[in-house]
Amino acid sequence: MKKSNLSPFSLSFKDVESFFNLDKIKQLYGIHKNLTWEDIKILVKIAKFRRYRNKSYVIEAGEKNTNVFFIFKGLVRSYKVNEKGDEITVSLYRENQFFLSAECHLYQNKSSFYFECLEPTFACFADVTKIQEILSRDKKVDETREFVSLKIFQQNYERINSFVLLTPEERYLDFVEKNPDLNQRVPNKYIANVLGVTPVSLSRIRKRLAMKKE
Amino acid sequence: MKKSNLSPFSLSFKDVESFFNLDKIKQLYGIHKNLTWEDIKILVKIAKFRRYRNKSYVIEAGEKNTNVFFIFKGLVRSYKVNEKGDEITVSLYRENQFFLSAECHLYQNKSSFYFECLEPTFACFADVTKIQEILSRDKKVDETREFVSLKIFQQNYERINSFVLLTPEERYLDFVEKNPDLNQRVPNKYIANVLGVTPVSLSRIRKRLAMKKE
DNA sequence: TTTACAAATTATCTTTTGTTAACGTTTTCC
DNA sequence: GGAAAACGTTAACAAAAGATAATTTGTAAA
Repeated sequence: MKKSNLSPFSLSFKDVESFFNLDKIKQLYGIHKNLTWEDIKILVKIAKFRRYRNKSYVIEAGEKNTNVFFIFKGLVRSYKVNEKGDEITVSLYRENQFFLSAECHLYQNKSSFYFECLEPTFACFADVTKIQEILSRDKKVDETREFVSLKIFQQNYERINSFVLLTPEERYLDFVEKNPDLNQRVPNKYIANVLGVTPVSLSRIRKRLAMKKE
Repeated sequence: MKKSNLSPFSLSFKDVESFFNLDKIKQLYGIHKNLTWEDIKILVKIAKFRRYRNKSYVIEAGEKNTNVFFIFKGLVRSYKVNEKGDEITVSLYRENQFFLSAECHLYQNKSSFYFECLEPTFACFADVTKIQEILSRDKKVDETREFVSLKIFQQNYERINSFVLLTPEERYLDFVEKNPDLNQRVPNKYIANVLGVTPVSLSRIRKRLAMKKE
């Protein structure tokens, strides 16, 4: 049984500034520009804020959702239900990360994925057309978008390489190294899916690794 | 033994127009803009053209190459040599496709991948900084770049999904369906790598599928 | 604390894959 | 044309993964 979400709400600039870690974001996305809080305000103005309960949906399959989401706090997984009825988790999104339904944005389709919170999550979002309006007028913020796009491209590129070049075991070690906290926060079965193996298989990989260590 | 390449050369607009299939490109990349041959000329002007022999390198590992390449005719594979000394092919690039060294562009690093022609290949290329100069001045062409980026993002997204959601057998069927000609043109061992399996395993997959059909 | 449910591990068995090597076929290059 | 190299297939064996079910562990609700 999935609980309903709380409603979106607006926030004062001061409120938002208090939990918006600009330095951290600039570091994460390699933003070298002299980007200030004042630059971002124009985006904050159109954003809606929302708290999501644990296990609630940000986007449901069948929905046409063209919002761009940004997570302040919490954790979201995207998953698909296959023909057998199994949920397969494809991606995890964490604090300071953006996510959106690629199907809704790239193909103007309904989403075939669910976006479900794995923790109580606090996020903001805005429709992509509204964002683009602003970006077309504000060159500085638009350049920032470039950094974010680049980072996401980079992550996708590395993930493809990991599937071709690494074994499941190596992918798991890589995941743990890069996301030591997620390894604790995320149920194992979801991590298994993300790595392209079954939960049972990941359990065995962990056992093998534990044996090796001794 | 790898042969050396022929030298890059310039071409007249008329020459280029004759083998540059703008309609095909617009269709492939979903470019809805009223893009004309005249718009592209500005890019053609700075591009260098080059014929590559079969098995020659477009980019070699250890090189710092920030060119963006576009293939008119031919086929290129990107591969990496792992610790065991095996070549692992990660991607295939064909006519009307762009490619570049992600490492050189995203990380300002040397390439750890080789880009090798699997056929006699005819391509053009230009350094990314020169391209960006032009794009910053010509809005129409810059919007076209957006379409191309989107298409590449889309392809990467689908490839990640295929690794998580599909079995190797399903990935192979998907590859054949989407690239019936490549299945003929590309040696099987490279296709196997791209799908994330060994050549021996792909051979067995093909056999299993042949058995099923009867 | 007890109960109930979900998650992780373990076990068993089957299927698939990796690895190495052999074999026949095709291609490449003198 | 003929030797050498490259390719795809097949075989044999070991290792790993998928599927299913049972068991244990952990967590949350009553």
